[in-house]
This record gives sequence, C-alpha cells and structure tokens, in this order.
Amino acid sequence: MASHALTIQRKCCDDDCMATVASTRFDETAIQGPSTAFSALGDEIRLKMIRLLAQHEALCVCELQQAFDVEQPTVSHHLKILREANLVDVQRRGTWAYYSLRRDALKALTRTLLDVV
Amino acid sequence: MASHALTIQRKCCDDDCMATVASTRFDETAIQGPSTAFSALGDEIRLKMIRLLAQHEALCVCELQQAFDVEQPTVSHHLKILREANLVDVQRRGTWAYYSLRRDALKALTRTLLDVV
DNA sequence: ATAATATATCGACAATGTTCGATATGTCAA
DNA sequence: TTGACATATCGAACATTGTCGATATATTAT
Repeated sequence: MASHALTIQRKCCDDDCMATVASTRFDETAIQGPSTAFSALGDEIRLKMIRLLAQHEALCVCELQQAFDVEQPTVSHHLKILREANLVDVQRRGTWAYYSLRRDALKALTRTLLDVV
Repeated sequence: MASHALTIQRKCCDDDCMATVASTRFDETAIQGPSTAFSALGDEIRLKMIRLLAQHEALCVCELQQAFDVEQPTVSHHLKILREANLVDVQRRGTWAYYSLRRDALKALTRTLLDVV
C-alpha cells in the first residue's frame, strides 16, 4: 500500500483535552451576577461614581451630578444600573435620594476574581 | 418685616461637601484601564472564557469554540477584546493560536477593586 | 503547486446601551 | 393650594457592541 496507515493529523491538543473543554458546563448563576456587576463597572462614568462613593458615606443625585458633565436623567440612569448590579444602595430622605457603596458586594466581586486566579 | 431673615433652604448637604464633590478630578488613566478590563469581563461568553482559561495552561481557538455555541469569527472577536484589555496573551505555534490567562493582570484588577473598598 | 486547516478581518445587520428633553411623581415651604 | 425643587421614568436619537457569512492570510501536508 502506497499511503501508510498513519493518517493521524497533527492536532492542537490531545483528544482528552479537547473533549474536556467541549463538555465544559458553567454554573450560569455564578456567571450572570458577576457579569452584570463587571458590565456595570465597565462604564467610565459609573466607575468614577463608585470611586466617588468610596470617598463619602453617601451622596445624593444632585451632588453626583456636579461631578459629571451629564444631565440629571443620565445620572439617574447610571445609578439605576449600579443599583440593579447590587453595587450601591439608595436611601430616601425627604426629596433627596442618598446613594452609598455596597462594600460587601465589591468585596464579594473581588473574591470572585481572585478565585479564578 | 413679615418674612423672617432665615430664608435658608434645607440642603442635601453642607456647602463644603457639595464643593468638594463638584471639584472632584479623576485620574483618567487610572480609570480607563480598569474600565476597559471590566467591560471585557462584562460579557457572559468572555467571563466564561476567562474561567475556562483559568483551568488550563493555554487553549487554542478551536478548543475554545467547542465550549461555546457561537461561530469561529465570534470567538476570535471576543478573544481580541480580551487581548486588548490585557487579560489574555496569545502565542502562535504553527497554525494554532494558544491563548492563556494573564493572571498578573487579573490580580492587578482585583487590587484596583480592593483599593476602592 | 495544491489542498486542507486554523485563525483573523471585513461588512452588514440586529441588539443593546448612552444620552437627553419632556414629563411624571413626590416632598417641602409659603 | 401653589410653587419650587429632587428624582425617576419615558421616548427618541444616536453610538456601541455582538453575531455571522464571506473572505483573506498563513501554515502544514501531500
């Protein structure tokens, strides 16, 4: 026979590794939470808001607006996203809404990252 | 005089705090890097890729594709974003491109978060 | 050279996200 | 009650992102 039986093509890895990767299943709930949080932190204004809130016990919307060059509805929008990502808390007092950092949530998020590494 | 001199409106905070917040300046380079990284982690597929890479020394594109229900160009697209966020490294060997986690970068990112808290 | 394979890039389209003006809601003061 | 203010929500314009088919590039085997 002209062509030898050894038609084994070179591969990027052994079959076991390929199969292992292919069959990987993810804990969806362990992905969605962090993914939402990272997404919230992935906007420059929101990341700045987080850093600003870290330097103060609590800040109301009108204060936060002073620090950024956007209109009030935009500030509310970003705060809503941070709230839905569980990164901040709101507390209403009179007409004001005071936002504060959820430091526990941030710590949990760091742990998520560290567990990966 | 009927109206008293005390026309001081109640405010959300004292003038000092308002002024402090209003004059806050951010170190833009200290924001952009982390913001890009968080943005990269804010997609479920990319976060899963990171977790997958954490469990292997390195994986090539065809292996990664096996783990996700998307076409090859989409995988390459996500890997490019992770690369530009400095979260992964690539090493070409033959026709294969092996991607690996930049654990140092992830650690630095965690430190960024911890410094906030 | 030719064929097969792995990966990247391009272009189009759909989906999602950001921003703002207008407006609604709720609170406080007069 | 009326007016002033703080905040949230809505709707539309616009920008960004995710996805894929088609194609380009590069490597390897024959």
